Amino acid sequence: MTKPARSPKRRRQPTQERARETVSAILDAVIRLLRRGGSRSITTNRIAEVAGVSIGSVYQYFPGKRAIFAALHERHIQQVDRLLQQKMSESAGESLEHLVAQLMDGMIEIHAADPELAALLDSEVPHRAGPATEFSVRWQEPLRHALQPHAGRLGGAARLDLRAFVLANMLEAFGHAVATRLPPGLSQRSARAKTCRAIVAALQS
Amino acid sequence: MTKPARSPKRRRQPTQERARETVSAILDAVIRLLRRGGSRSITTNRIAEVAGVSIGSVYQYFPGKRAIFAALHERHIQQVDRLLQQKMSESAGESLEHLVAQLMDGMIEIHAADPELAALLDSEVPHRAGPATEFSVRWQEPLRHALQPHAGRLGGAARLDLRAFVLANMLEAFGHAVATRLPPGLSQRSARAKTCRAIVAALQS
DNA sequence: TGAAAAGTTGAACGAAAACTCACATTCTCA
DNA sequence: TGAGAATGTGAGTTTTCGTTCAACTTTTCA
Repeated sequence: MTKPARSPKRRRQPTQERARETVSAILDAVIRLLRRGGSRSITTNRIAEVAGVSIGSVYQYFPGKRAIFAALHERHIQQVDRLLQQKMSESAGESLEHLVAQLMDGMIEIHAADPELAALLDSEVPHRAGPATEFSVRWQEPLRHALQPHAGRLGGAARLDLRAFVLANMLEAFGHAVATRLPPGLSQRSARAKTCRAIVAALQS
Repeated sequence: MTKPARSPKRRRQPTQERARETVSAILDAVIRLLRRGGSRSITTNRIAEVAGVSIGSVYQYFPGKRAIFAALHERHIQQVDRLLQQKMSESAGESLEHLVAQLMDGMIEIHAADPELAALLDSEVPHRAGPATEFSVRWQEPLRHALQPHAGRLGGAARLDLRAFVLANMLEAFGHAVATRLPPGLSQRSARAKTCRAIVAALQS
């Protein structure tokens, strides 16, 4: 049951509006299932059921289960990138602190929306070749670029690549942690403030 | 095939030495399968085969597949905790830098040993109630305690809980990143050094 | 307007995988 | 040393789940 269709069968491309709605209902259903029962309860038939669509329609647009996850992955990446790009542009010309705060807010927002999503997609979607899909790798270069204007405030040797590495991983870790792993006794407010300061300090180290 | 025995059937408790060897051969087999083919190739029959044990023996000690992962999870947590405890005690009385470096080395070592392990266990093992199993939550308190002696060097208000939160999450993120997500052009050596400095700076912020 | 194209349906198939069980082997200890 | 307990075996059963397909409905457009 697991080994899926190896055949790269062409599937229908949705052209009518209702078809596009079907496709997005399918992707949304995966998210809803994720929120409910965790990745264990996700089967193609269940996806169809939750999407309010027949199983046949699922296979009309996706050649197999992995393809559904892959499509969701892609959609998620696009949403994340769009949001962060916006946050970054909003803090163009502003201070380093402002940039970091904006990015952190974006990351918290993303992780709060679908806590398990990133983890599931990473584990279910085959690590394909091509452009890196992991956040901290994908954003390495854009972040390095965003740090450029603040190079003066960063330590002498600068090494922006190392600092982008630090920034990318701290954003990912703290975004997730502040949104979903806050230990008892810590408020999100104070954790957010603290992590922003920590990131700036780390960047300047 | 997925929904496993819901019944909380009692399974045999290994009392003889060979039985304990069987159990640990089973857990080791899961790791070996993980290193080889990725989580996709892990089936109970394959686990038995790789463990050099019959499938019957597997079900002698585990009520189902999840239970195998859960047991591996537990064993992994114990190994991780033992290693870090050792690193921590080795840097008792030493500087904050020394402590952070030791902990980072531990984390890198852990993630380098089985890059996929943590991800697999997180996605396969049901998030049970009871004591937290996630590293950054589990180590919050021990790390707060370890920071105590260095409170003087940390910012005035101290707030050791916030700093422990920062430390725990940076260790986890950077441990993973340095061991497995190093972007091209960065050496592990320089990344390690940089992240250690970043952590110290973040703690002092 | 009507026929072809696009979209939808869901029972049923088949293969993969979880799990059982009756029997064989090894160990323990009185 | 031998009987019962513990352990091990693996062919076979059962369940699950991905996937197909032939029939049906809706939309498009000439």
